[in-house]
Amino acid sequence: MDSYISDAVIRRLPRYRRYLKKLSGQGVQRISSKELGSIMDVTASQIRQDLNHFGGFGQQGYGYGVEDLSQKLEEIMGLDRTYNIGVVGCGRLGQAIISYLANNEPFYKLAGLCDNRADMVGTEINGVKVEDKASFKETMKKGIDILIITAPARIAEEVAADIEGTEIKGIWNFGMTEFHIKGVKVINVHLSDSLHALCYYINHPD
Amino acid sequence: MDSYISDAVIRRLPRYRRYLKKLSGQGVQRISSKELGSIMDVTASQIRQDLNHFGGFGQQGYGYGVEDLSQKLEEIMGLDRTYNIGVVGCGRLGQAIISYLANNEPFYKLAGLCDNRADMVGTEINGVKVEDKASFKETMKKGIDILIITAPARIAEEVAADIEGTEIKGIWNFGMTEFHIKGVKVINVHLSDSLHALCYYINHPD
DNA sequence: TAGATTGTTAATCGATTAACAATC
DNA sequence: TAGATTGTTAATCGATTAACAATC
Repeated sequence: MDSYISDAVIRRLPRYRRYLKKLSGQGVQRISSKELGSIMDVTASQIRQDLNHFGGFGQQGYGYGVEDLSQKLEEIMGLDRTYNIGVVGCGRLGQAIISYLANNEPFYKLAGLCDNRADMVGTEINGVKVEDKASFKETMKKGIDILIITAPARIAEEVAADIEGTEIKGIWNFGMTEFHIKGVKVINVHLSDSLHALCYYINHPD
Repeated sequence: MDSYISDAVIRRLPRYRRYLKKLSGQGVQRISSKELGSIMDVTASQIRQDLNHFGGFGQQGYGYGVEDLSQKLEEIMGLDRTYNIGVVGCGRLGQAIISYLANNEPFYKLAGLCDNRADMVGTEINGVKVEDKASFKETMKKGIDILIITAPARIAEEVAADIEGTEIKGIWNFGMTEFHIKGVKVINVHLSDSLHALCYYINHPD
């Protein structure tokens, strides 16, 4: 609907959907922006403003259909399609993410695994063989949509160098290096950043 | 220095420190806000503005001392002290975080582990025994500063119910439930939210 | 119909950027 | 000293909130 939508709005969509799914699971069928706002601790105005970037999903005098809105948000984010996912780095974090996806995200398909450690190469995780860098670079050309990176900087950078020209459209990056690759959206997670922000708040209470 | 500092500023501090540490490791001794801004892809103005909330760390005509500024940021965030850390949920994600901390963060001390699964209770991780809920609630009273939560909602909520009255000052929360506990700062990570935002961007390129 | 609540415009607020005097 | 770059104030920009007419 709108042509430009700010990152702040996009980042709130998953949270809206998360709450709506929970409400739906609790059997709630309709909700007003006011109610949802008080549950989520945001203003009703912001919810309506955010949603109306994408269309009018509510009904005056009624509110929003919980299940319907949840589904609309999934369509908007593209959670109603399938993604081929490759994972670079199959240590504990990589495996934690793989098992999280397997248990919680119906929209993905594990399409390739990479880890350069000798004792990892050749093993299977969730039915997919772990490949070394060289071999994985070939797999990467065969229709992977999203690359999840948890490997150490050196390996991550080497793999990233071969991304251009593949069909990879997004990187979910847990590593230290921040990538910039043309035509590829990168989301940097940097777990420790949020821990450090927490430390700040602990030392500066108010 | 300033009394109120916005969350946006706080969230940028770890990233500044991360880049400064890297530069310091590369042997860079001084840097101007202009140079740092171009490396980090932010404006020089923002860097100076952000830092001056906490004090004047630079020198006109010279710039900032890389090592010095890095250390100042660590002091501001409180990374120069020690935190007793408890981990609720010792599955793959919990273990990934524990080993990340052990290898990267000198400022923490593992002070308690909780997991309610029979095959986990009693085992040791990094020299600390895993306790069940009931036992961990006692440990929680003995000076834990930060609680890291990766456990399923039910267990997380039960443990969280007993936080008030302990010395816990912060929660680094990877679970689905968003906690609000008086006097405790909670940082909700919600990994999947950032993956879902990535999905959005993949489906709406520009 | 009357009441409720949306979609949307207008007002406010806060954060970012620009500018420049201070000063190393 | 002259040049560079900070610290800080002022201007701009964008995001959030408030208000209200539209409408279910």
